[in-house]
Amino acid sequence: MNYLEGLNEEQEAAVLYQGGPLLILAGAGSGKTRVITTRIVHQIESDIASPYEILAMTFTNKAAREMKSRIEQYFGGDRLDLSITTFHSFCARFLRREMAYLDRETNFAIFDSQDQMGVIKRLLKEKGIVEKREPPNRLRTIFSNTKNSGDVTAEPGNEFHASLYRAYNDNLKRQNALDFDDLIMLTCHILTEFEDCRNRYQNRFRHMLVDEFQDTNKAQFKLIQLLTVADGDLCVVGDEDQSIYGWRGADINNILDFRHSYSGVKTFKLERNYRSTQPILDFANAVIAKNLNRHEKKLWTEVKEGESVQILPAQNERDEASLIGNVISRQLTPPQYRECAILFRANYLSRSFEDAFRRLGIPYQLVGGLKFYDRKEIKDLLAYARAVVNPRDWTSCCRALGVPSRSIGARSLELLTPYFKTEGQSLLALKKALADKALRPKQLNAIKTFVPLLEKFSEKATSERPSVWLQGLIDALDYRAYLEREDEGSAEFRVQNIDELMSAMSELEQQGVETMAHFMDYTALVSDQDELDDDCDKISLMTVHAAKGLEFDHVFVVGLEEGVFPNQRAMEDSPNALEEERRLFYVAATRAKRRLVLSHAQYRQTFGTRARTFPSRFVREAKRQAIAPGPSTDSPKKSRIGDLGLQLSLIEQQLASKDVSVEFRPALKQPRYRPGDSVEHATFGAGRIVGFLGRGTGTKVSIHFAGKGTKLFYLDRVPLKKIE
DNA sequence: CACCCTAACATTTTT
DNA sequence: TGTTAGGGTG
Repeated sequence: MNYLEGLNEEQEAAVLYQGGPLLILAGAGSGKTRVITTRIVHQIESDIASPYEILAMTFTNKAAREMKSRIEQYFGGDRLDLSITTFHSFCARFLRREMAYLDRETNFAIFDSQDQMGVIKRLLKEKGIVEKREPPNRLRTIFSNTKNSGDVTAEPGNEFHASLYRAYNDNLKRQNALDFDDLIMLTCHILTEFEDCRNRYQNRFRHMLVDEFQDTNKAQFKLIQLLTVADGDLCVVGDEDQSIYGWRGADINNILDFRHSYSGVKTFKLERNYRSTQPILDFANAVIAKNLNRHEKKLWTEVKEGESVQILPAQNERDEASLIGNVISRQLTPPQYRECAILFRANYLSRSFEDAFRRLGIPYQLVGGLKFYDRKEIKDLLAYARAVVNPRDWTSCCRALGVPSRSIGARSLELLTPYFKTEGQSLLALKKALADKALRPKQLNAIKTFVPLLEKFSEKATSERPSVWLQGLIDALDYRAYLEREDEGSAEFRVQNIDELMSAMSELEQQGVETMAHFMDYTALVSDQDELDDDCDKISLMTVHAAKGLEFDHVFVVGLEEGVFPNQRAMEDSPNALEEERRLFYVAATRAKRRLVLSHAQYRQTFGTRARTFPSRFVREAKRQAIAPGPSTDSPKKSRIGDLGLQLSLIEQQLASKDVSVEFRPALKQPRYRPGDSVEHATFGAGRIVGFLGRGTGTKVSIHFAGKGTKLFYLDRVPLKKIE
């Protein structure tokens, strides 16, 4: 039983418990992964379960991979027949086997959000609906929520939306495509309707574990229930304080009410933290204690000593970035960069840091943002792959048709689409259109060469390894030359990306991915974290969402301003949003192992206009807790340098104090107005101040007038009156 | 149909 | 400020 060594009392109890459903409330950094993997090891070692009977669900491939390899390592490195996988991968694999139950083909395509948007936009156009009235993105969210509800028959409440929803689903079905939410929903559907199928899976997976349970939505919880027999072995692990995916349908009540969903649920709390110092935990505990919707929990550690949480005010976003950049480059030497992260609420906040780090020569990696498989060149090539794997994927066929450009534009596609609707398959449609001479000669000629190309690669797709297939395609299209022609500047980078795609393919081939069809699932279901390269020594820049589950010695949470973090839009959406924003901040804070710095800028440029900002309520709370009093205005010189405990050389002190003096330079000529103020303009009437542009005498003020748009005025000349 | 220019829009988070 | 969608022209 040496695998139990080093576990604390609660961890060990959770690992060994075998009396039915159990809920492990695992605080941040409490050794959650270790408990899950040890529990699995224990079940295998003591013959409670064979690997074949175990199913563990996670949200990212990275987490799944990590758990699996830890377990296999314990057993000497042999590969085990263990199902540790993400919800979406599990369902994709399930449907590839079982789709026949629904009388549908198993070679379906998986549509990502871009594909979904394309379908929705085309739908709106067909119906003559203006996008302004029904924003495609909003429809996508509505459709997604509907599918995540856990009820297969559910439709959007609004009848008009419901009709669009039906049309959307018909369209996907015609293309033999599923969106992300379909994967979960249809799996639930089959398991609900077909008892024999359900029994097969329930008999096989007698031991189930769910990681990050607080992030499950209703449909995912239903899936869990369908896979588990009533008194079966189900272990869910999570932390409601880290539930940050409510906007994506995750239902925090799944974890809060879990004890009522099954009878005889045993609960374990893991509160001992192995990651951070006590000062950081004190702060985090105080932050999250303000939330009401939670189980009481308090993290503690034996590492009582540590730096207190620091607050770093900056003049503007440029300052914020270069100050932090300076701190980092002074204090950290290269092998430590990987132990450092910049966390922000939204992706756009990364820009100033990228600029500053590039200027200072600090290596960094941006996690998330534009995903690898979302890049144009990758998508172009994969469009061919998708069109070939699924002969009914018209969307991808159209995309492939346009790359490299074959003089077939929107108008031609419009003429071709009816053919697809009657023929049902892309290639058949193109052939019929050829026979009918449905287009002008130039376009027909293009199609005449495209059809055999696609046919050839369709054949090769089943016989060749993915990397060989792709290389053949690149050669046949003379794709590199095409990239050169398109845009010389970006060609080199794009070719690099293609090489990267090739090597990703080879790597997966090593792991047993033999066909293009198989490879496609992988490309559709990668997450941001999967792309994090933790082998190289770079500072990580990422959103707080992307940082969940990770840890760093040094964490800088930046952009802590009202409206940014907590995010204004989120708070307008729902009354519970502030609690979620707070949880998000809690997640950010608990990523730090040794040092936590909170920064905010007093002016921030958004949409090209600079605006006065106000420190986030999270920062104000931190100050009130007197964890780290900020620099007082009357002693600017001492200020942040002392706070940050930096050991700076004289030159750097001067450099830094220059930054400091920036902060305390006399207030700008921008007296009584603030963004958000209601004002009365002599000619335009009532308006609201959006922000300020420039500084000094040339400062302009941007004012929004309802119905008349936003206008710019010189601040020192504008005839303005404040409305209280 | 392809190219270029302008205007409008955007910044929440993403499997 | 940066990107992108759509309109107009060649």
